[in-house]
Amino acid sequence: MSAKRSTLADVARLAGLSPTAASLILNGKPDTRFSAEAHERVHAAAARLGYRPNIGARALRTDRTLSIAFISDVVATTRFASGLIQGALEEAERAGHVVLVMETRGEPAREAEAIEAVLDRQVDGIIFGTMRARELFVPDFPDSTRVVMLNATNPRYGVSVLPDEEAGGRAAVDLLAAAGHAEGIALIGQNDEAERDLFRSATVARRVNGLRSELTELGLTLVAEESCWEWEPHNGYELTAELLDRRDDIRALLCMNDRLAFGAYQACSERGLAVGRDISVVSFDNDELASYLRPGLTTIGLPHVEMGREAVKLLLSDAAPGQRLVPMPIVERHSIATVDTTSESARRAQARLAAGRIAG
Amino acid sequence: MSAKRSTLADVARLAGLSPTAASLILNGKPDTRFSAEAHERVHAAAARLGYRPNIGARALRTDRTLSIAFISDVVATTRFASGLIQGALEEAERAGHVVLVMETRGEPAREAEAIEAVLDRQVDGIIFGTMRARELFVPDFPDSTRVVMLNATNPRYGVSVLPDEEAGGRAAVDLLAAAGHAEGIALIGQNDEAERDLFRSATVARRVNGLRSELTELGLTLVAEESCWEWEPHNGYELTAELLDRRDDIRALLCMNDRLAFGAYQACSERGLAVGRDISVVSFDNDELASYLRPGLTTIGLPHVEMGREAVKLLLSDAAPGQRLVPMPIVERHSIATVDTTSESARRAQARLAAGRIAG
DNA sequence: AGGCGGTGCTAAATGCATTTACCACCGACT
DNA sequence: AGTCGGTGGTAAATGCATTTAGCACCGCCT
Repeated sequence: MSAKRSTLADVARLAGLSPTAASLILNGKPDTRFSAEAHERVHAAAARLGYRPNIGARALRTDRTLSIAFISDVVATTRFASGLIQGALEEAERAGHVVLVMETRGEPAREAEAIEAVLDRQVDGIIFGTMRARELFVPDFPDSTRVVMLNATNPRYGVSVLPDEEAGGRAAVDLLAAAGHAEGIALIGQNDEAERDLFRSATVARRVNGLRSELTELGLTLVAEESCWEWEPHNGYELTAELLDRRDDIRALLCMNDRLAFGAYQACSERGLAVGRDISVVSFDNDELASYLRPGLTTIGLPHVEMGREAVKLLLSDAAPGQRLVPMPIVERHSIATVDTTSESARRAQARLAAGRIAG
Repeated sequence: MSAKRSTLADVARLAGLSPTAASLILNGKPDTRFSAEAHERVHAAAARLGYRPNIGARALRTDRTLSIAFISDVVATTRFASGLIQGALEEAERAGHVVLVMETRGEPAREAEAIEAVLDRQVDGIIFGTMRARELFVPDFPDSTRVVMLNATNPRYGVSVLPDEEAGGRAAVDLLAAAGHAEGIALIGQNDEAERDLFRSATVARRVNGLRSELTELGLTLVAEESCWEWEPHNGYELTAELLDRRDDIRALLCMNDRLAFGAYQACSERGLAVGRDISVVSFDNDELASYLRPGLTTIGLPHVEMGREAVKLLLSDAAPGQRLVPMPIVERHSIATVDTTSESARRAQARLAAGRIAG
């Protein structure tokens, strides 16, 4: 607990040189002609005093704070957001940056405040980790502040990072088809009409697109589509219960997320259907939940951490506008029953999966 | 996207006064004698230019950055940590502070780096949200930097925020007892010997203490104690399965956390035992999971968000050393079967619960 | 006329690091 | 003797807001 930090002036004094010399030497400026002895003296003095530059003071001249802001509508509420933060933190640390985390709960007023607050602190860049692809109120913005959208797009800011939902949707179908499922496949959770302007739509639409295209290309069809507004376990339970009670030809469930799948498991189990044997389930997210289920749930993961990392990389590298699509990992567990791996569509799906894995 | 922010000098110029006047007036300094007109002109100028002070520059003189650091070993990994962060964020915002989040993964080297990094940025205070009550390596620390420990204690720093585990443990027992459970109560997950120096022990020991004291005071006993190292669903499943297969007098399960309880549910359901009717389950954490289960799991919540808030409050209020124990909420759902609410011990437990609720 | 106490405001220093614009000195060359 | 091109540095300005010390002026009193 020392009383105070030493300053550059202290270092210079101890080294018997000017602050200019100390600064130039410590920052390793090229094209500067100081004697080898001067270098030594300055470094020794800095080491002895445990000198560390005051980043705020430096920023005053350099306009670089080595800090970035992560502004999202939710942070702790969803596992999703915190994965994004984790990735961002990792990558930022690697680059010697520090991350200012802000939560807006999606309220425009708080959004504006958050932006002001981080701008007041001269952050080098801002990551907007919103879950909704919505237009943000944007106050006067210094041109030098870089922005990247995470899991969202905004016409105003070119750089965005998104999960590769299209490929993910295809992979889910391939997984089922590769195990031989060709009939009795139902979709749980999706409703194209209702989704029109839901917050999920931005990326989920691509998921559904991928999913449908892949089904079509493999010559398969959905025998049922059960939709609901929310995607919580009880919705999955109700939808699946109702579906299974209504018809007896259901062999595979494509759930829009793991929480729905959880509910589906409960409904199956109540009806004496063993997941992974009598019926298959595949879903999206790779929520922690997926590994808790018995049998383990096969799911297409949302690559949170990787996305967070990518966002920081793009932010700090001054990337050209465009969308960075992060591959969604296929997480195989034991919820898919093997029906027939030799059929035509099964073979084609297997090939597609293999190709996708190499590409990813 | 304006080119640049305006400075205090700009405001002063526009108002036709000196920067001194502008500063004094904008900061509402008392005992300063400027004309009403001067006040007006300065405020008008500031508003017109959208002036916002540069916090870094201000900090140079005031030594207050209006930023605090939240350093924890894990952030996204556990729901726990992110709840803490959420609370901290809320409270910090209220106080006009911004939060620098750092993750150390418990590695001492990263810890030291994180501390240096935030000290370089002159944070006003640091919250250590470690999950382990371990001694930290501490570099030279400016005396003015406040520190509070969150969910941990450290002899070096007096202020810490912890969940009131003792009371929580008692409440869990009361819940069971109040429903009439007097026999066949088993503890799932705890092993006093094995826990000796586990990271959980810091607070969990109090939980177990509370639990045992309450049992004793109500004249109840545990018929079994199944312990395990990890507290994941599969552990709960295995422990419970083995227990239920071994004996048929088990009527209530006290699980050390919700994930264990989840596993216990699976084991019960496999054996045809309906939770909330044939057997009762109560646990700790109030994980998201608890609400997903069928029937909903009654649990003693870990007050993450509240703890995070509390930590920031203490940090910014320059609190006296001491431990702040945050009450653990009782979250009643439907996993406790009613056996007999009129017995002596049930009545006493009911009274204790009621008293606790009023106190909390 | 000289002094005194307000009133209303400003100049300049300060915190810390960076950076631009020099300066002093030496040896060599003409 | 004067000049030129290094060599090895330094003084001072700068970025922005805060803060200390003090200035100019007015009316009033003696």
